[in-house]
Formats: sequence, structure tokens, C-alpha cells
Amino acid sequence: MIEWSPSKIKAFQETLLAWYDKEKRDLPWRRDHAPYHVWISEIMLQQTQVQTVIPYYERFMAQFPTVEALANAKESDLMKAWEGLGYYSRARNLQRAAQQLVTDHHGVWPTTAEGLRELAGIGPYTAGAIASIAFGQPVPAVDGNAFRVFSRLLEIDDDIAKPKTRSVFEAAIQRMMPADRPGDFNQAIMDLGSSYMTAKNPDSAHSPVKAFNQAYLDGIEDQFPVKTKKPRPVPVDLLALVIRRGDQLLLLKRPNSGLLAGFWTFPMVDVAELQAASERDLVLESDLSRALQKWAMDEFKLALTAIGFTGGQQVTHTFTHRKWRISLVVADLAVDADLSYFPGQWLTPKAVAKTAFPKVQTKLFDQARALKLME
DNA sequence: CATACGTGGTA
DNA sequence: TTACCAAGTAT
Repeated sequence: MIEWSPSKIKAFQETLLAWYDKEKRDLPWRRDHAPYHVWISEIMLQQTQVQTVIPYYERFMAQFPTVEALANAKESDLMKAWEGLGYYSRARNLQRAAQQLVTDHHGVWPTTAEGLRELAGIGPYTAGAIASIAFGQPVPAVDGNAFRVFSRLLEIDDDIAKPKTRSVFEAAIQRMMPADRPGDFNQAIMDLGSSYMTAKNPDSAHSPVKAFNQAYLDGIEDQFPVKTKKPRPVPVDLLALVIRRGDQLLLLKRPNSGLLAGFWTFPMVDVAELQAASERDLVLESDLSRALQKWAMDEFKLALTAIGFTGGQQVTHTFTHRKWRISLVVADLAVDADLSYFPGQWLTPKAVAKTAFPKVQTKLFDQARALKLME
């Protein structure tokens, strides 16, 4: 890692901000610096691309225009607004933070990064972003862009996948913050990171700050940032149950923590767990069918009959750490089946449009329709 | 500290 | 298809 003199820092600030004044992106959340607008956009932008966020942001602001509206929103409406964006705890934390603002802070925003950190879902990056953009505080906002940009500018070779590395970057960036325009500085770094100083195929030869890019000048730009790789998603085989009653389908509410927390999906069984719980190898469909019936009875006192394996191709869905491979299974409910132990509900076709579903469930709906199992 | 947590885009 | 990336946070 290299050090810059005060005069070089000054020159960098001027070059960067002059470029930003000319070339900054025209984004919906940049129409003003209202903390509510900055906050919602920053949460949506976590691990999510600008192009994906724009339509969600516009709809969200139309539906929940103020902190109070968000605090008082129905959770089902909120989740429907967030449907498809992923990382759904972001939406739930958003509402919790709105309620914190209304009740704990009487509607008055904390103006410092430390104060903002008290709000649900606001970590070190988002606190820095809101504090600098909305409140003019000279604090860094260290996101993936900042890691990438400054690792190249200063040849910082600490592993950005390690949590402790954040403090190294925060300290380095803190010394560069211009006292008069910290918000613009942080946003300029992000624009730089998404234009010239990209992760793949950077165009540093035309970058406005190429003269400051030490890694580029040394011809070692491809060595930065240093980042250890993440493990590949683990394959998981599942069975999804399509249980019908007329035109309705039986859906199961997932636990309130963990993957797709709180969402309604087809009941799903992990094939490996089913196998482990079985007394014999599940080689025949009749064996699988028997194991499935026992599973439903053990788990929910749910009696299933006429279990059929559809044979259609598997539905696959990949998360950050899991790869689901799902086979659809049609089952009938025994005529005297007792649903009182089943934490589920019958879903009408009309309710499908009103309810928020995770992407994997919409894929399962699509497959069920293709197999003429619904609608 | 390492891992869980969604989805869509690109090479 | 795999691999990796995209304005991270909670536990």
C-alpha cells in the first residue's frame, strides 16, 4: 500500500469531483438528498445492480412516500413491493427501522454514522452513505466499489473478503474525504467503480483518475482487489408437493428465520433427509411414495394418498450457497385428512396475484401449469 | 470471524 | 453450465 501527500490528495479530490459534476449518473434517488430517499435507495442497492433497483425504487416511493407510511404499512404489502428483489430481511429491517424512527426518535433522523448504526439493517456502509450524502458528514462509505477503486489506486493488497480489512480502507479513505463535499466524493467513487474501474474489463486508460491509479500505472491492475473465493453452492435435491382441492393449492408457510423466511411455498421435502429417515433405500417410486406419506404424517399429521411423480424436468434454482433441484410430486389429500396441525393455507388462483412469492416458487407455479396441474 | 442470506447479468 | 459479480448486514 502506498501513501499520498496532502497535495496529491487535494489534486485527486478536484479531479474526481470535476468529473463527477460533469458525468454523474441521473438516478431517481439523486433528485434530492432527503434521508428517506437516500436510505431506501441504499438498502435496495445492497448486493443489487442499479438497473434492477430503479423500477423497484419508483414503485416503492409511490406506495410508501414517507417514513410514517412505511412504519404503518401492512407487511404483506411491503413484501409484495419487495417481491423479486431478494435478501428479504432487508425489507423487514426497513420497516423495523421506520418504526424505530417514529417511536424512539420521534421522527427525527440521527445525523451521524454512529447514530444511524442503531437502526435495523443499517451497517457500516449504509451508515456512512446516509451520513455523508444526506447530512454532509465527512465519513467514508466503503462498499464493493470503494474496496475495488482504492485497492487499485493505493495498491492495497489486504484481502477484502476479511472483515478486519474494512478498517484498513476506512482509515485510508478517511484521510481523503473533502470536508465540503463528502457525499459527492463517496458517490463519485461509486460511479467510478461502475464505469471505468469495473471488476471485469476495466477501462483505466480512459479513466479520469488514471494518473492516480498506481496499480494501473504499474501494470498490475489485474491483481487488485485481493479477494478470496467463496465456495460453490451445494446441490440439494427436493420434492415439492402439489396438493389440490378443486382449483386451490395447499401452501406451507416457511419458518420465520432462515432461507426464504416467512414465505408461502409448496411443501418441500429434502430427499436426503427423506432417505435418511427411511428404513430402506428409496429406489422404487413405491418406496418414495411410502416415505413421503410417512413424512407428511410425522411432520404435520397430514394424510396423503395417490402420490404421483410427474416426470417433468426438474426445476432448478440457485441461491448464494445452495442449488435446489426440485421434482414436482402430485398428491391427493385423504378424504378424512385433518389440516388442523398443518401450518398452511389453501391458495386460491385469485390470491396468487396478491401474495408475494420468492422466485423459486414462481418457477414451481410455472412448472405446475406446464404439467396441467393448475389453472 | 465465517457463514447465511436472493436474484439477475455477463463471460 | 459454471464462475463471479452487484451501492452489505446480521449473527
